Amino acid sequence: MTSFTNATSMRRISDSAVRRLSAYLRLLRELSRAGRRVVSSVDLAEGSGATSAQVRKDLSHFGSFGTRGRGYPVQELRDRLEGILGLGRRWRVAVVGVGKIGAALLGYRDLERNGFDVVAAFDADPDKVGTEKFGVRVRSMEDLEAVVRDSGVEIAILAVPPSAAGDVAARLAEAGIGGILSFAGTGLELDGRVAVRAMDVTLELEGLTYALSGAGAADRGAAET
Amino acid sequence: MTSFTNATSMRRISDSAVRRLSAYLRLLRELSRAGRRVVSSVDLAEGSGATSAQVRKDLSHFGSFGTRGRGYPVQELRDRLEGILGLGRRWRVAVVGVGKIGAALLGYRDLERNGFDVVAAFDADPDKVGTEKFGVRVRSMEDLEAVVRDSGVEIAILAVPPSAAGDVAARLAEAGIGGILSFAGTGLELDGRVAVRAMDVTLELEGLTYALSGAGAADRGAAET
DNA sequence: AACTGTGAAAACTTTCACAGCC
DNA sequence: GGCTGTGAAAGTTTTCACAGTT
Repeated sequence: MTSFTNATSMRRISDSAVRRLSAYLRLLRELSRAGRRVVSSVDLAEGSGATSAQVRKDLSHFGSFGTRGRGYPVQELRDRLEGILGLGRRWRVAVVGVGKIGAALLGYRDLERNGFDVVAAFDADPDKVGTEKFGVRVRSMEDLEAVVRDSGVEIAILAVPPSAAGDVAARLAEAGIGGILSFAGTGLELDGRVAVRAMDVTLELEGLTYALSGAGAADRGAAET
Repeated sequence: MTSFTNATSMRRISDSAVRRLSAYLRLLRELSRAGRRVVSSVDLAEGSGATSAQVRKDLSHFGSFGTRGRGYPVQELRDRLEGILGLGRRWRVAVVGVGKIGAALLGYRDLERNGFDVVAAFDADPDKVGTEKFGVRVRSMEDLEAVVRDSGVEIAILAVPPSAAGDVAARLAEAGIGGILSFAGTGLELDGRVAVRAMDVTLELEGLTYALSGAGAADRGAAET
């Protein structure tokens, strides 16, 4: 049933573990800029909100990078994590839906800084089509498939209204997109060929209101890092 | 150490379970608008990306709302979930940091629609202070504590640069904020009196690049809903 | 027949604790 | 002495499967 892949312990790693790897990487880049040579699992844990055991376990899935008694070499670990996360190159991103959120992302310099090039933007509103936002021309939704294919867009940031999200996602999948980051607040039904992550401000705010009222409020008061 | 609270099975419920509750609620509101009276765990699961067993377990933590052989009453379950999530009333929110993301959120009608009133905005840039964005006056960071206290702000959306995040979060905590939704991409060290959730576009995009390269790409190709 | 509510099992994730190395 | 790498233990979440109810 399951076929074991080869050497370097290729176990399925959880979403939360991947998120932690990103957090370690962010910290490592900072340390690297600051000239730090070596870092311990305790330091990595503190700077990223994990525990030191978690850091060591997470890293051990991909090999053994550290030196006992000393710690992890900052530069090397950073490079390895970039490799693991697929950040050894730049990625071509399209923003689909140029409303409040889509527009904000077009102007968000952090994407570029982290290896993501926004190469196209789309909107259904004819008044927006043809205009330029932060140096990216807004195109018609009709051109979606063609542009995705021709420009080799690998990741789409989906910021259209919920009612349109399903259709647009299906079209992106059909056009061969690799991954979708959805702000649409709707579960997308796509086959497993497309990687999907969702972000939802309202959902997270509701997590806070839960914590602040009734059931949730009861537990809080102990919690630590 | 742990003190058992009372009756209605007050077990600690996980963040992901809370997120699912929000998703059920969203769907229930839609069904309610559409005039649907009853809904099964299978329907709820399909519309929210969970499994039917998950739906039943999640709901069973808070009591027993359904009728065997029939399903869950839409209106009633919606009201109960709103109660559980603390959405029986409106919440007072402040946006701290009016850059790309903060500004987008100020204009984001979905917050209001879902029970969150943005009652204040803050920025450190003197050029922005005093201006108005989407009907909200931008105030000086110096007024943070005073306004939070006087206007009874319960939740802060933190959208300042990472370098400032720690300080600002500490000030918000000191001013008695209840919860923080952070876009700052930095782990906030706060004691457990403040509920914290983080959102991070770059982190989620890196989750996608992981899935699309090397280690991650290996597994994908099977996955289903 | 349809569907909930729930114990028990399985799967997964986190934490512990320590041998091994520098 | 300080710190990694890792099995084993503990804890948590998900899934299964079915008795019970309409």
